[in-house]
Amino acid sequence: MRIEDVAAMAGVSMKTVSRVLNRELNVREETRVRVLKAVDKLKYVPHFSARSLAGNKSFLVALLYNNPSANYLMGVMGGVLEACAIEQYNMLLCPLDMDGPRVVTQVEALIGRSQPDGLLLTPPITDSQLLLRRLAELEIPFASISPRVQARRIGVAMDETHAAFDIVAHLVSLGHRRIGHVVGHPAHGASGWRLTGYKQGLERAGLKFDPSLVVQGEFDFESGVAGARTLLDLRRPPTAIFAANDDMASGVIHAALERGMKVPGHLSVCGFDDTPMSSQIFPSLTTVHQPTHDMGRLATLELLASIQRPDGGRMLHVPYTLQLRDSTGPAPSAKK
Amino acid sequence: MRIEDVAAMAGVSMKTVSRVLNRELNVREETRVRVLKAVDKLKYVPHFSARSLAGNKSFLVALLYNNPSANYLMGVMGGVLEACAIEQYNMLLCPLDMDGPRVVTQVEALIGRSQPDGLLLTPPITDSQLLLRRLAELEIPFASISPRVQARRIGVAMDETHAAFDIVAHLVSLGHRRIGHVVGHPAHGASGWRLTGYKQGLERAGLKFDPSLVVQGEFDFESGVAGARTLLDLRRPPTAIFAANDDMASGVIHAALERGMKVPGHLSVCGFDDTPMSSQIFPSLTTVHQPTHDMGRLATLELLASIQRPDGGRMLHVPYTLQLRDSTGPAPSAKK
DNA sequence: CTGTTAGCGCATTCAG
DNA sequence: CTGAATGCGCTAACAG
Repeated sequence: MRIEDVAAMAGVSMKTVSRVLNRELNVREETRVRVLKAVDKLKYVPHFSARSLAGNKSFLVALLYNNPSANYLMGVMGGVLEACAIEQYNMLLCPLDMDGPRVVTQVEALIGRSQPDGLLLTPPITDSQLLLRRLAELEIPFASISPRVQARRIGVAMDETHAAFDIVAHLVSLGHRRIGHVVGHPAHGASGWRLTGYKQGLERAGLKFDPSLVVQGEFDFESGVAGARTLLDLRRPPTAIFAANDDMASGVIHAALERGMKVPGHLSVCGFDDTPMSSQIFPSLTTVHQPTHDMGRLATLELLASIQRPDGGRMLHVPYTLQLRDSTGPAPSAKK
Repeated sequence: MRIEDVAAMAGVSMKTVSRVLNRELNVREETRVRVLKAVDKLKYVPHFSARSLAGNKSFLVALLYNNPSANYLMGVMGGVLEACAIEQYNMLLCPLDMDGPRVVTQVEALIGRSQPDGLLLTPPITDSQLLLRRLAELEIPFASISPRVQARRIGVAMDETHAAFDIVAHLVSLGHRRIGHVVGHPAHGASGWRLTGYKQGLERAGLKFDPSLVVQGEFDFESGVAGARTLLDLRRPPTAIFAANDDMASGVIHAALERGMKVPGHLSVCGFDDTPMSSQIFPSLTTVHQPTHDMGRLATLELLASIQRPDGGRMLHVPYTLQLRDSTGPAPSAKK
């Protein structure tokens, strides 16, 4: 079943069929309908490779990632796939080993082999200066999800600082005055945003920022455990801990339960991301929901827009939602 | 940079370059080396679409899934990507809405649009009779991961029955005599295998199978909670519960902690799959590790083998590993 | 608004 | 063991 057959049945030329299929202008409505009818009757589907070859387009977008969070990635991927389906594109996956120069060579290999029309960058490689520079040289379109600096870039982001601010406000409203924070991995812009939101939340509540209540983490469970131990060993430990993501928050809970503390009785805990785990641990976790599916979808649509039109593609912002669950409660002192 | 340029530099014809690149026979070693050198110098990479069009192959495999577990899928995907990279294939993703006739139309649409050379089926659609029948009609190669019936199929599976047997043996060795089981979703072959292993484990220990200790679940957290409540409300509740996956096991733990029970003090719990969550909940979960990455990789290699050689492709078996962690301990009665 | 011609980059005949 | 010619199915440029 080729375009020629459709053309014959509709009594037009190949090119006219091509025009209709590619939504080009300059086709009379009447012939357009006729062509579409023939397409439908013959169950014609354009040949992917032939289209790519002749049009010098691959109809491929590649999703680049080195983020270990399966739930985050599957969320984003679902959105990317949804957008691709609409625009007749296909998605390629490109897991990257690590940061550093290797990132560039791996991406170059991908570009050489698969010739994607555009790239989607996820954190933290969305901030790899080496990569960004190379992509600019290569002049390959790309969109970024949650890039650290958003000016003059296309993609999508969320106001994570404000979300962290809200989380802290929630803790403050429960009477907490000593609130600890486990910072995320330094390579992620999110870590900075969430720390800033934490500080702003304290400031708004008239609380003084105490550096000893802030410990560095790495976004993984173990660093949450370690961070919590440090904080709970303080002479004046916090009554609440805001971990910069759910994995670390679950580590914090683990550490607290381990030493016989009650959550939220003795310690309130909150996280960030709203992974499925956050509702499955005990107690269920108060956290921030990030609309990963939408982010993937919108970033892809903006990427495709920028591919199709020279001036297309914007930096979009998506809303977050607080998920108040069982891991946060009134501060112990407030109970007295 | 085209094959023609390489041919010119190496002083041979296009066809000879093509032969070298596709590892065909009948090329003198000397000329082979000369061609390879030219390829290297020119940084030549074959054009994906042109190769597909001329060779009538898409070099695409599609991974079909309707399994909601992000960790499972990312594991499998990682393996598929690894195998694809070796064989110069690309992977497409095809999330399927649900079982029933829609599965078939969705897959037909995929085949029409992307013309994949082969398909990879994951549970539970790997057992969709409708789909299997249609694929046979279409004569499109496919490999299956953990299919219910493995005779005359290619792909990969694990001895889940034996793993479940081992888990029960572990509980028995801790002194448990009343062991409950939360069955998985009925659409999954895994549910049956794990239930069978449970029964065999009891039998081996000389314990009588008690239907009241077995409740139906759906592989999700909520059904684990519900199942545990049913079991713990029994007049003679179990001292251990084997849930057919980790999500349900975390639900079981949740239900137990909720009513003030200690895990494993009052109740031992184990799961299946070894998702990252299993080491992040409190207490950490005793479970079975499934090598999802290897399974994806091996299934893909077998699929590609069956595409390349008419008689290629086998049904492979991969080993499991027990992960003994903190959610299982001596039976309460055994302590007395 | 529509059709004709040429060629994308490669693999595949079939000769030598 | 190697090479020259042909065409995969489609779109682009140009002609009408």
